[in-house]
Amino acid sequence: MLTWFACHRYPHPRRIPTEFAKTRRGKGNIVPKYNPAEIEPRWQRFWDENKTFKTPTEVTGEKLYALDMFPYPSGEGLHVGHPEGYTATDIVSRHARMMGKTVLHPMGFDAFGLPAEEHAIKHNASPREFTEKNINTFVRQLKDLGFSYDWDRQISTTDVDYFKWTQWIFLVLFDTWFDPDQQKGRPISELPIPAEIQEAGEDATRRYQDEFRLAFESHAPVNWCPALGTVLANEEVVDGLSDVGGHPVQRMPLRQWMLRITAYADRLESDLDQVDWPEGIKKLQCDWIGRSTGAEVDFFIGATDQFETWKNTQTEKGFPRNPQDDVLRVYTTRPDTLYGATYMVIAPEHNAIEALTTADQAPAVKKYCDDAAMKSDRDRQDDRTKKSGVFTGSYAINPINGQPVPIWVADYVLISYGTGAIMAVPAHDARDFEFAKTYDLPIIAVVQPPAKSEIDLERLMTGEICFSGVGTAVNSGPYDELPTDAFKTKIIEALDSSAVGRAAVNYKLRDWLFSRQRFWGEPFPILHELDEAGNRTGIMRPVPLESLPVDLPFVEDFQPHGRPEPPLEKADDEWLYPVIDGKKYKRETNTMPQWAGSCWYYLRFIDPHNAAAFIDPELEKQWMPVDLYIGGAEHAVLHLLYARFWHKVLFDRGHLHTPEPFKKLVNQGMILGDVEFTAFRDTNEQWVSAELTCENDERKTVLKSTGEELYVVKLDPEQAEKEKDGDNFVLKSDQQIRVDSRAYKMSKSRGNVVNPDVIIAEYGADSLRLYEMFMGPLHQSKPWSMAGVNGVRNFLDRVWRMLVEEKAEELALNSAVVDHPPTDDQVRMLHKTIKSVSKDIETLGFNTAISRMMEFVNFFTKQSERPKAVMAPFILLLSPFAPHMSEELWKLLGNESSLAYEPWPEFDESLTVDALVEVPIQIMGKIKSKVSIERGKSKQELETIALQDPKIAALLDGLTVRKIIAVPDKLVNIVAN
RNA sequence: GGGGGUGUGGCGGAACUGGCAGACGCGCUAGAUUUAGGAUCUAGUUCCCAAAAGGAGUGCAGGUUCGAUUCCUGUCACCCCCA
Repeated sequence: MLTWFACHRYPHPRRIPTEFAKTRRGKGNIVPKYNPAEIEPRWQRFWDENKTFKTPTEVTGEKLYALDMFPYPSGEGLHVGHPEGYTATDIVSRHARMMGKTVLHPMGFDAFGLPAEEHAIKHNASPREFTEKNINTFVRQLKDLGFSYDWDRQISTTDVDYFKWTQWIFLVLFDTWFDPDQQKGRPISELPIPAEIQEAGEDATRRYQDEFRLAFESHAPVNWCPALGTVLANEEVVDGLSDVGGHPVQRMPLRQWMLRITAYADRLESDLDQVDWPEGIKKLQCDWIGRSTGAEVDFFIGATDQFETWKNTQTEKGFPRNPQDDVLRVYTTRPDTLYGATYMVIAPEHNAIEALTTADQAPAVKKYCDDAAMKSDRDRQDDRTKKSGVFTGSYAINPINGQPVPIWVADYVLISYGTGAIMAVPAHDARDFEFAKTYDLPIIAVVQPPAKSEIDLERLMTGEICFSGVGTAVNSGPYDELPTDAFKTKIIEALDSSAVGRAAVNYKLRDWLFSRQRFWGEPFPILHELDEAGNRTGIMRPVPLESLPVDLPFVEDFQPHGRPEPPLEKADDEWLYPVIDGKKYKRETNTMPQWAGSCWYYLRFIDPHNAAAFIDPELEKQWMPVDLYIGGAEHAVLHLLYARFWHKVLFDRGHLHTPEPFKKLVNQGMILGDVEFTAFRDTNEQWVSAELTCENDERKTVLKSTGEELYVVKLDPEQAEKEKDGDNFVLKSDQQIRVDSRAYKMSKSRGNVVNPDVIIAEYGADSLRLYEMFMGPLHQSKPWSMAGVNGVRNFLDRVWRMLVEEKAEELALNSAVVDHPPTDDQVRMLHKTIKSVSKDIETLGFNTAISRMMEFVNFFTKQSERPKAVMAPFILLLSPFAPHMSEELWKLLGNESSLAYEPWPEFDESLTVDALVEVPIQIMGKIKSKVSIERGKSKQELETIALQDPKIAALLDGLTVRKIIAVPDKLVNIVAN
């Protein structure tokens, strides 16, 4: 992108005297100004040394567990987005302590992950050292913000003492099977073993058990990139090439660890009722789980003349648990469209493919499947790519009407969803329709849209269009005229009784691919038994608890070696091949994904130093669940779903007492960069109005009409103004030229990242905290504004001057601060402020809480007498928001100790109301007059007062009063004509 | 394409269950004070009309209501997530 940067004018940084103590003791008129650079580190040291925020060992009274989503300690350090949520939980925590609650407010680090490993590869350095350095930076930055964390509980997922228990939980998953009858995870030893397996011996029994474990091995296709020497996530592959570097990516099956999260799909969905989360997040999780109901149906693929025999046998024997070789089993959510199934499609990975492919089709099918192997699931499902496929040469028989239908292979069907095969109903499914049109396959409409629908019935019936909604059945034999829902029920009954199908539930949720071919992750605590020749016997042995943790071994280097084997294969033999009881084993060399550590960290915070267990059950009962969990919406699905899954398994196995981990969840909004004004110029340096521009495929700004590339000019805000009649911004110098105005996501490349360290240095941590809370509602995304930071700093300066004598040479109370009792007005102001601020903290409405305190200060700076009895409670109200300044002023008011546990001020409702109210009087809904009257007048009194008002009386002259609406203390509306 | 969210002054945003639209902050204007202002204080600041009087006004178009930023229907724009 071609960019011209115009000069930007931001408010100048404040001059802050760096040596406060000296300057104020000096001669002359130097005054004790508010100086956060001196105050803040001093109080941070005080809290640290006195362990002010140490979590009490016993919960007395009500508890509060306020948790932040712990950060990944990147090399970039803290971003201004981090302190937004952290300040919110800190305010809630500080407020709760003052309310007498016992508070747990911890912080830690999610420190495994790719960047540290990439750094290690690049510099041939230790990922651990790099990670620890970053953590130290984060801790320093977090302490600079004055958060009231209990730092004695700091944990990192990379701590050996921490991941010991991550490994232990993995072994719990490994030791658990899901009992569908009880809908519950149970010990593998309680899994019923069928008699024939038992008879086959111990090994057979173990293999049988292995099939049911929640943690199990599987050969799953992964995205392997030889050039990068790594396996990539689906998100990292675009059009068959790696997102980074553009190298080819292959799909290949590798032995992987999987977690059977699908077993918990129903509970993960239904238990969302129990939690206080934003509806949007709940829906996102529901959609991700993607529960659908429908039917599984067997299509016969044997010889046509055997169809009747097969059907009869099937009816006799019942629907087989697993599909037999002579059928193709499909899953459909619309069994009511069975009569419209005109062909079938199997995924290129389907295991029946060889049996179904005829000799003359074999080359085409083979080529097609090989090509498909190069594509990601994501690309295969992309609506923009044209559907492709190839005929196998075989036919299946539709069990409902005995019609033969051709079987095709197409990559728009995924092996991982349903049974990996579908019955295609082109008249009623958009993808099937597109495919049928491409390959000229028959289209039969079997659902008639409702009468009021806009669908052209004739075109639907002739196969020109597709309709995927519900309606009434046509062309469906005995089921004609049934509405879709009733048809579904009936046909499932029919399929069931003839045992060619059955009702089935399916999920979009896949089992969780839990292993990575990476170094910087938790090793699996699993040993693979080897035979004499050094080959795996298939028997696995969990590393016993007393041998945990399995620490990461030393490896020589982290360079990729071009083979899809994990880096841990490079460990020395002593680590790799342990011998136990004379048997040789090989350690599992995959590592766990980054999600693992974040799945349970909230539990460890409760008992972070426990060496004997992952958590003390008594403490768990005291503290769980997390009362308030704040973090970014980017974790709406994966982290929150994975953590809930682990929690439920631990709950089922009796280690926890709550079925859900996070009672209340709040997503903070994104903080965007400062608003930018952008204008465009063509190559002749002529301005181009914004509505004539667009972005092309390469994300360059071009002229819409010709595609000519344009210069993008960042404007000084002074150069733009709002259009006279309209909603657009235009150039001041040329009103015809529209310019863009918007805030962008902060990014290095855009250069609009705000560093919290810089804000703290120039304005102070209290200002940063206050500004982030004052910007707007917590959950909303909002643009940063340097001027806004300056604004809240002005407020803190005013608070300071309200209490501090600036004319003095020493730090001293303002002479206006007196011991007199407050006036009625002053008391009312205080009680109103206490009420609003208290309520706003409870509803997390921090922006309005701050504006209330601003009103308080505006009021009292005008008062020549500011009674201590009013000032002291105000400082307490301010303290959760601006703790450093509050402590300083609290001390100045003559208090010896920290205010962190001072009782939160209480208000008296009767003292919050004014004696007089101003009541507007409307005629026909328009305000015509206002009267100031005593509170609590009745409707009748209000009516009389309104009609006697001289302005109103004049306006009503000549009109007939039809009706009067009087709302006590609110308004009077007169309907007249 | 599907889902979610948001539209209120020059800007960020207030407005409880329908009841004075624009709290609070920024910015801007004028004045005071100051060696100075990027400090402080005072006053003003939704728009239209020179001002008063008055009128319009919460993306747009309708509806319900004595009364709608708030409830209903339709519609447009932008943002986020998924595909």
